Formats: sequence, structure tokens, C-alpha cells
Amino acid sequence: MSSQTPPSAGDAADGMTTTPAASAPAPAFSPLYQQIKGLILQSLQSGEWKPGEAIPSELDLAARYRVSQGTVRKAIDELAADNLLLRRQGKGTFVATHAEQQVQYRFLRLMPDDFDAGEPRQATPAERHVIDCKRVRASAEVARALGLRAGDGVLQVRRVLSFSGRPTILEDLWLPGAPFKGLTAERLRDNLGPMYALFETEFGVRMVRAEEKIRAVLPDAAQSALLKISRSTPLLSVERIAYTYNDVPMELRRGLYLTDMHHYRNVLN
Amino acid sequence: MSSQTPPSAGDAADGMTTTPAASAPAPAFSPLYQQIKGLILQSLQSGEWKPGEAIPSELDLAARYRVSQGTVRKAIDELAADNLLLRRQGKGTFVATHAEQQVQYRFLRLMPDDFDAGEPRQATPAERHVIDCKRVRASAEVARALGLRAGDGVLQVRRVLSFSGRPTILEDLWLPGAPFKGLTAERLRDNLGPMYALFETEFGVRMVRAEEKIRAVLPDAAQSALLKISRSTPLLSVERIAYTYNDVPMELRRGLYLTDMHHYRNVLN
DNA sequence: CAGTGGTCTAGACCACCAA
DNA sequence: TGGTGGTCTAGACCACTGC
Repeated sequence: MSSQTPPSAGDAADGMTTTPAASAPAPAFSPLYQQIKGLILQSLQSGEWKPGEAIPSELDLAARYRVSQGTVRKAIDELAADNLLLRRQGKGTFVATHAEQQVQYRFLRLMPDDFDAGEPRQATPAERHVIDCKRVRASAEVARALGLRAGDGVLQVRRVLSFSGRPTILEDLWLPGAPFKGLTAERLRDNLGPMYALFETEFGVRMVRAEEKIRAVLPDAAQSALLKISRSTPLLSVERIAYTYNDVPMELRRGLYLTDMHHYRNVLN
Repeated sequence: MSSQTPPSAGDAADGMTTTPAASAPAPAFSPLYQQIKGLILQSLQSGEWKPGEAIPSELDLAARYRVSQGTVRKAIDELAADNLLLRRQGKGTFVATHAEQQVQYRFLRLMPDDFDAGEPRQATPAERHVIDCKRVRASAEVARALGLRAGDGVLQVRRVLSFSGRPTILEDLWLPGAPFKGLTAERLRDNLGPMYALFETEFGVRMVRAEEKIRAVLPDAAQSALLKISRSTPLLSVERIAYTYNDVPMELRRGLYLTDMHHYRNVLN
């Protein structure tokens, strides 16, 4: 199983990462459950188990990998903590999805001011309006963010989200052209749920993690027109890079949030 | 130990929360390790183990609470995940502290733009300037945030943080008067490390968790003067409520962040 | 070397869910 | 009723730290 002395059953689950004896002086001990975690991750990104589906039971996986239930349990625990898997007692363990009713718009942290934490969530964007969706060549900046070369084809989308009739979010987003071949304004318009749910079902791209950089800015002429505000209204600029498995960046998104009746909520631990 | 059938050793650790048989129809089953977690939490807030100190070993605690090592392990695991405890292999488990060199300014999410994630952290605020520190009566708003009554005595502090000579953060903060009796501008000025570290050592108040509401705003006259910017410079308004153990609010803080060379960094999972 | 946290196993039993 | 995740135990051994 690894270079360490196998505890009981000889080795098992061939093809398992072994401790590298090369270069680095650190032996880099890797516990069994981490290796199992890696194997499960592989099955996830290979599409063996699809979003929303149940993965095999802990006992099945234990048999498959030839380890004890406790070991696959710990692997699954960590994946569940990362929101890659979802445990449901009595039912099974499921591949997490952005289509899930409970955790829809998981990455949207804008909340109405009259919303005092606790309970599920409230404000699912009432109206969405796709302004633009076109193929362009990646600027140096977009290319860098998405791990492409400048000039590569990317999809550029601009849209406005409104809450109770009030334009509140203006978003520009860039997607790598290859994985999202066939995405059109119509597809976006017709889609009901979250955009990331569409990405899962239509393009097999699952957003797993994201990083945001937030600043305060003033809108330019076009932006202020689209949000129907004056050019002196300060806005939250939220720049997000979203990643799939293996930390591969798959989306760059620049949001402008109107925060006179909403706020960006964050919890610190 | 609880109302469930005790697995091995009869009951143990008297005084343990028992499954409430009253009112609510739900039996509210509480696993052993959760109860242990509660007991450890009690010892933490009672000051039996102080910030920076080591708590008893897992085996000691297991003996003390009359449970197996695995059970206290799971309890400690969760507390460590919440940043209340810090595990160090081979050395012991320690009460987390804001004075820790590694995790100083844990709650400060403002980063210099030329800082591409990864590695510890960089920008510890270069210069800090306490502008004001006075006793006032709590406004309705402050009282509500801190769980006090309007008119109760609170400490109000205003300060400016600068990075490489540039005023960047203007903070107003309010602290409940009672727990922070004796806090003065001098104490704040003389303190070298993070403010939350001072709160721990001088007042026995440990900040455990915080919530922030972020908006984009324009500064008023006084604010723009202190930050040495024009009144049309958009700023990040960061309103934080920090909590000690048991979700007791102990600080309301309003920060104005200049984000022309910095950004607020957030990671989404 | 002893002590601490970290991993792994094997087995028992419980809580929850669906058929 | 059987299957799934969830809890708990007991014991063995490993990795890291400091004396």
C-alpha cells in the first residue's frame, strides 16, 4: 500500500501512491487515509460518480481499497468537510452539487440587510438578465487568471441580477473556451437554477472552491447605466477565481455589488 | 453518562448533560464526544487552562472523563477545527491564542495587492495610532450588537493603521465597559502585538469567532481627513462583531479600508 | 528513552431511512 | 427489516519532540 510496514493485509489496492524516495530529504510520510482520499478524488473527477449520485457505501469502499471502514471514513470525512461529498445518515454519501436546494448559490455572499443570520438562506436572485455572451480572445490578465495563454479563446458573459426589481449585481465573467464549447446566451437564459449547476449538467465542470478579492470602487459610465445608479455610488468589486478539482481555475468573475440594501457577509474563525 | 445505555464503564463523569426528556418531542440524542467537547469548553472558559498553555494529554483526559482515547480525540478534533485548540504532534494540545506568531491578526483579511496567496502572511500593520479611547454610553445600536442595554457604559476606541507610512485603515470599536475596566489609550499604545492578544492577557477575554458585514461607502469629512483621502474615494466598510465563548458578543468594530493598494481576501468552499 | 499526538484495525452497537 | 452512516471501545503501532 505504501512504503510503510503494512499493518495487516499485505499491500493492497495496487497503484497507490508510494512514499517518494527521490530528491527531497523529507520522507514525506503519507497516511493511508490520505491516499484513499486521493483515490476517491480521482473517481470524482473522472466522472465515475456524478454530482447528486450516491457513492458506494463505506463498507464497499473499504473492501474495494482493502482497508478498514474507519480509514475510508476518515477520508470521506475530510472530503465532506471540503464540501465535495455530502453525508446523509441512513441514506448514503452523495457527490455534492450546486443544484442542491439547500446549498444553492453557495458562493454568493451578498445578503439583504434585513437578514439576521441563522436558517438556510433567503435571497435567491429574483431576476437575471443576460446582457451579453460572446467569444473573445483572452487578455493577458484573463489568461493569467485562467491559466491560459493570452489570445486563447474565452467566453465572456455580462449579466445583471436584480432583487425585487432593483438591479443589484453586475457581473462580467470569463470562461475558458474549450471546456465550455457550446455555451450560449440562450442556454444561460433558459437555465433556471444556479449557473454553476448548469456547468455541472451541461459541461461536466464542477466548481469546488473559489477565492475572492474585494475592493470598493466607483462605476464607470456603462456600469452605472446598467445598475441605474449615479457614478458616485460606491460599489463592492468582487473578483472571483473559481476552481475545479486539482485547483484548476475555470472561471474568472468580476462582480459589482450595490450595497445600500445588501451586505457581503463573512464569518471568521 | 447519558440516558443511552452506557457502553462499558457504568456512568461516569457525573454532571454530564443528560438527554432532556422534557417538552420537546425530539429526544435530542447527544453523542458522548459532544458532551466531552462541552466539558472541555467549560474548562477553557473557566480559565482552568489558559491561552498558550498545554491541556492534559488525550490519555489523561480519557481517564478523567472515563471514556476511551478515541472519544476525547474526536472532541479535541472539533475544537481544533474551530481554532479553539492547537494540536502539535509530539508536544501536546494547546489553548489557541491571538499572540501566536503564526496566526497573528487572524481576523484581518486585508492583503496588499502584491501578495499572491500561499505562505504564512505578510503585512502586519506597520504603524498604529490610537486617536481616541473614552468611556461613553451605549447607543441603541451598539447596545444591541453587544447584548447590552442602551445607556450602559462602553469603551469607544478610534485608531488608524498605516502600511508603509500610508494611512489605510480607520477603525472605531466599542467594548462592553465591565469586562474591559481599566483599558486606556496608553495600554493600547504600549501594547506591541495584536489587540486581541492584549485582551487575552490583560482582561481574560478571548475572541473566538467573528462575523463581518461588508459594504462600499464614501467617507464623511472627519474620516477622509484621518485617512488623508478625498471624500470621493470609495472605501470598504467592514462591520465586525467578535464573540467569546458561548457566542457572547464582546466587541463591535467598524473599519474603513482603503483598497487602492490592498484588497479584502476571502476563500469560499 | 518516554511521552505526546496520529494512524489503523476489528468489532459492537446505535440512529436514521426506506421498502 | 436490512442497509447506511454515526458512535464508542480497546489495543497496536507509528511519527514527532525533548530530555
